[in-house]
Amino acid sequence: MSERSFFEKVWLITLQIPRGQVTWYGRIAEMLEAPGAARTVGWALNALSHEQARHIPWQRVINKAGRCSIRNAAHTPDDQQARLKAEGVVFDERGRIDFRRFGWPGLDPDEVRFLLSHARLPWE
DNA sequence: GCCCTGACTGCTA
DNA sequence: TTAGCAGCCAGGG
Repeated sequence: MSERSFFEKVWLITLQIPRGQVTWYGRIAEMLEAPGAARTVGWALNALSHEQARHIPWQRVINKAGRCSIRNAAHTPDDQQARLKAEGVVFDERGRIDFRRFGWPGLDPDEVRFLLSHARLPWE
């Protein structure tokens, strides 16, 4: 099968995050064997079209500090917080999420390989 | 192929 | 705890 772009890989990983759990940009980059590409992960989510964003749980990706750092014309950190709260995620008094409680463990390298070669994006 | 951009991160102060 | 800064890397022009 043809190689997917980095953006598509990011979206496929993001699709695997269970409702009520979160992960951070750098963790996704790590799973894609691209440690240090956290900014690119953020850019991939920023690149989602309005239609695509309806299928991808972008709100479950936050920064490593446990805060929402979304910067997008269509969505704000408040939107993201509201969406996560609706899924049962709790923010502390400082507006941060506790990864020990809501952090997604992520996928093993083998699982990632399988996912990238077999899974499809919702609009494909 | 070069240069710029960015929903990040780790280090230092 | 927070702020500033440099390094990071894939896409787009």
